[in-house]
Amino acid sequence: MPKSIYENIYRDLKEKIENNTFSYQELLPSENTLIQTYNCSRNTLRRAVGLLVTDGYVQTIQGKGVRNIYRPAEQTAFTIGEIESFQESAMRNGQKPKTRVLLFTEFRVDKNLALKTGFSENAEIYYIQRLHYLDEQPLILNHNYFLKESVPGLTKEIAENSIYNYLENELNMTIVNSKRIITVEKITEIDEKYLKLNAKDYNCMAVVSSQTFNSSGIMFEYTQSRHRPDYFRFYDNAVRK
Amino acid sequence: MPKSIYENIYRDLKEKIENNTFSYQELLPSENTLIQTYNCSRNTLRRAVGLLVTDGYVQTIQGKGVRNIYRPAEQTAFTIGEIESFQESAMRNGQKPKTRVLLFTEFRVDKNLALKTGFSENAEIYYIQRLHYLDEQPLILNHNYFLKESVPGLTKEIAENSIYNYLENELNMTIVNSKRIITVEKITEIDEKYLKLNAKDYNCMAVVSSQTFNSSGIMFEYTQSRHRPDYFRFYDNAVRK
DNA sequence: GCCGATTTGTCCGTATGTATC
DNA sequence: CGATACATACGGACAAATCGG
Repeated sequence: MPKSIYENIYRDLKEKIENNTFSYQELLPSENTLIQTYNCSRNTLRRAVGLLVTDGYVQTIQGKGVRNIYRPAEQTAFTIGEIESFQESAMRNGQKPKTRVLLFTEFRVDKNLALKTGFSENAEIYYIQRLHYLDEQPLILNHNYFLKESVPGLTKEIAENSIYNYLENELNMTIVNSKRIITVEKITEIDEKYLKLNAKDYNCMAVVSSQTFNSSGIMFEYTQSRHRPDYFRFYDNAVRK
Repeated sequence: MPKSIYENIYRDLKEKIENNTFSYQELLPSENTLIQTYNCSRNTLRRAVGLLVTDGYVQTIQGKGVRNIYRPAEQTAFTIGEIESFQESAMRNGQKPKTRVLLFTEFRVDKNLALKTGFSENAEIYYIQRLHYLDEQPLILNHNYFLKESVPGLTKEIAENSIYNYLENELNMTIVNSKRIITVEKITEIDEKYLKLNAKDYNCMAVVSSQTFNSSGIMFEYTQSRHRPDYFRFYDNAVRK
């Protein structure tokens, strides 16, 4: 399944870096060398390398080369800087995921919710509360709001498995990007109850609020993910322009 | 000061989007049109648009066009997905920043610290504790570790102003990228004291741990930023590949 | 300190593929 | 089906930074 050339090269280099083919701080082969090994154009190779830069795997230095700055330790990453469903990230880390639907309902967006979520007033939505377990432990309490128009036929059964799987494979929707805000908020009684938290222990938690867009440019989902504070980790790499 | 063509186009389009020249969900002029207005090549224009995509400003849709998905509200953003010093971000938001140095010392990295920070053992470092105020309110307690070899001549006076200013303008260092991890941790007595927090109110806080690299590929800084939970916001945009 | 070789950065033009309408 | 729009890929030219002689 060759996707695109630059993506194949990107994956190959990424794997080589993770496999320690190049040691930390070592320079990768030069562009010209890599162009020959992959038998591609300069632009294509540079594109692949550019992806590695944004991943924080390598650093390019003009006049010198491309330096490997990858360090494992991110191996236990749970929430990383990509759009990834709970199922996907759990699988990737070889953990047993489980999802419990606490509430499945639908209604219209009122003024307050419109302000909070970014949906337009009166839009019809599904509202779902779900509890996500990893290895039998409840870690995340999700409040999902899905635009009914974009996600027709959503059921409780689907919500118990993977909604994203339904969106991508059944509805043929393409998820493109997701704007997120991370904040720290006080825990509520609901959090305390379902995530088995004790306010004496932790009285606040990590909250990730996100707006997700599909390839039609429609914001079809607003989600508030409430994370157990002791299991929350968010990885990021910032590149200065 | 024209930097590069693609960057100028990027800034211009970004400003136009922020100025509401294009309304939400509207398609921007097509690539070909923009190529003519900016009188540049296709590659160059696409590069500028690509930056807007990673910023979450626009979305490209094959066969259709480039859609504006920018919404203000991020205007009060404090911590955003870029490398930006405390001073810079404060200025950008028109707030009065102040920095108080609580501790300025130097020592060698021991085994534990090496594990935590990623510095090599026995490396000589500066360790600085700083309290950052915004409009007279203490918001962030920073624990900075700087590699002495890369940051010679650091003083308490510099730390009271802007260390980054010193690095870039005096030492001519170029900061390239920064790997960050966001977690939620319990507050300590020190946090409580300096950030004027009350454990009955909030007993945990947002912690951003970061490793920062310069253009020589050297990790010259490790910083743990401890944020008042009620003022912490981290913005991010994730693009699916 | 200069020069030349190497390496990455920017930019251009063109051709072809693919999705939308 | 054709026109339009973005996506991928190639090749070439010159600039800028690094490094060794």
